[in-house]
Amino acid sequence: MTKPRVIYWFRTDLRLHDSPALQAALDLDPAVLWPVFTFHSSMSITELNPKSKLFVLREGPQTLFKKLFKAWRVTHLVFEKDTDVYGRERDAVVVKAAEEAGVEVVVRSGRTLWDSDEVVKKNNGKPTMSIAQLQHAGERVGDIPRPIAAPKSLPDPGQMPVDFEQDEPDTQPDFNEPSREGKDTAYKDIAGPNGDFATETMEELGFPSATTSIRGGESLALKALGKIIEDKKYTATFEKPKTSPAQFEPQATTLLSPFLHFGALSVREFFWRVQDVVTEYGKGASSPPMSLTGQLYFRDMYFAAQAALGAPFHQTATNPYIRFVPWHLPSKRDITSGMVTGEYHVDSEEAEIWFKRWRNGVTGFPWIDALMRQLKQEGWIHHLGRHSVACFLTRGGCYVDWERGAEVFEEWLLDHEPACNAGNWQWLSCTAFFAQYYRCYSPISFGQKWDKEGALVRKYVPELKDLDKKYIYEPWKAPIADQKKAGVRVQGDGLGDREKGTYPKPMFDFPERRNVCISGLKKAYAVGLHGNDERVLNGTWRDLFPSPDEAEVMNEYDSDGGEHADRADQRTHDKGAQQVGKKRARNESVPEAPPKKQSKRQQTLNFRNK
DNA sequence: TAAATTGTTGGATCA
DNA sequence: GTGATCCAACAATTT
Repeated sequence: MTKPRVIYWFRTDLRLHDSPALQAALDLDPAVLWPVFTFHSSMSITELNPKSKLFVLREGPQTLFKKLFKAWRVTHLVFEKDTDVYGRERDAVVVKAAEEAGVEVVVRSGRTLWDSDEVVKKNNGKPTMSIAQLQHAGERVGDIPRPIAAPKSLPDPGQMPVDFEQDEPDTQPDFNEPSREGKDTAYKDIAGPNGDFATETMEELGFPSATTSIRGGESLALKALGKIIEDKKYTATFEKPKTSPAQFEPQATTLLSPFLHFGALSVREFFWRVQDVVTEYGKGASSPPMSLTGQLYFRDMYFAAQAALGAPFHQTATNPYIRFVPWHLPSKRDITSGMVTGEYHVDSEEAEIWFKRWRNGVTGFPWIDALMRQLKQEGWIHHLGRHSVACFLTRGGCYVDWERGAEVFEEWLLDHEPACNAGNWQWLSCTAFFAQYYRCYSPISFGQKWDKEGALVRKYVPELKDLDKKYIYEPWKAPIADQKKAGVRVQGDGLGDREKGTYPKPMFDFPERRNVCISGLKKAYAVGLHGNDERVLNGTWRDLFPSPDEAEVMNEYDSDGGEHADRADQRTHDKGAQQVGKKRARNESVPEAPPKKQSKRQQTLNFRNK
């Protein structure tokens, strides 16, 4: 009886601690084990076996594995379950190839507290739309597994011939093109330019160096977690709504979300390390959903909602659980499938300008601009900061479709999880999960509440750094004398080449916009359509919003199909820098990381340099 | 069953 | 500075 020859495929579990799938691979007692990654990363595997390391193969898994199975005489493929929409599609292709090659596939769940598919089953097949539902379903699934110890050793890898044709991935459309300084040369050879299965460098990918200060990898994750756990009071009494979105260096929250995203830190390990502190702390500890473990419940809730709904979870059209609101800049859709295409209609030039100014951090509202610039530079902002800017773009200011905002977050957030991103945008836009649309974040008061001095604004909006705190959230109110004293003039619309020493005027009157939005939401709630409604899909929803001259929510919209289709096409926004998102997520051959995500690569490289 | 309560994180005003 | 109250009011869950 020959021993198994196993490929261990790293995916969203870039760690050795608490990896049920890696444990399953080792339980096979393999003769050889290849730790492979079909993208880019690195790990401290060599510490366990000097002959081994993370082997990065530069080809899409859909085409690569069927060739590897044969060339390496593989008997088993082991990996961690991925319930993302793209992940499921990709894995189905790989599993089919394995079946055809007679390779046994072993899959283990480890990305969430509970297996999301099991949660859905216990929630009667429905998406978990509240924390209570998630908690009840989770209890019925069973106890959250305790973490598994990291392996003490690893088998040798086998021979790794790559003497087969490389299938060049399809790199068009290249959504990262606007961010590249050079050409993407990462795909020249399967084993890399030196044949050593090395991680791609930034230069190979054609990207400039990263701007974020965040670094990653498993050892840094465990170190950061250890430090948090040490502070028992912080850990046990943590209440998310009481942490400040204006605090930076250090941030008020744990900053562990990027590690969770890459799987460098196990969510179960996080949970139990915290839970043990909470149990020990006893009376006075906080509890879910506000507590630290409660934050992990939200993550599981969104993952299980996505597991139940699939692709429609990421859009309004066809989604029965999302309220229809006639937002500006709605997504274009494929007429037959109803799926969004990644482009959108520009129904309002004004809204398009607002969206651009929001994205670029030049709205003229310093609190919003500081957060958007921090997001772009660091790839991370505090959860309540995300609330502020998301509310502002959608139901509390611009009345722009939440799908536009979600695309920007997808591009810039280091900790971006498709499920959490879509779910939180639905929450903030009051289209699902949350409905109190009259609770609206003010771009002035909310910042003031947390940061009277305006330190976050001064850091990320340096034009205003010397402005008196009296005007720091409302610079347009500063008398000319005060502006002069601070070396800034409030003028312009923030677009194009901004004159040095200026900061833009606010792009609208916020109280006025707030009222427009709230009445728009009120109307949309009264109409009561959901994303799967036929009238939403065929455009006759317009008949239910009857007064075209009443408010902007009554503006004429174009959606695909119907008599407006031609005009809709004419007005469609050109596919440009903003059009990141759905398509990229579906195509692993397109490098996953735009510039802000470059740190993803650096963080893993840091592993060995610790 | 209908009514009351609760829901991770609002703002303005006033005591 | 902090807490209570109102604002105008949704939806799920509990009682």
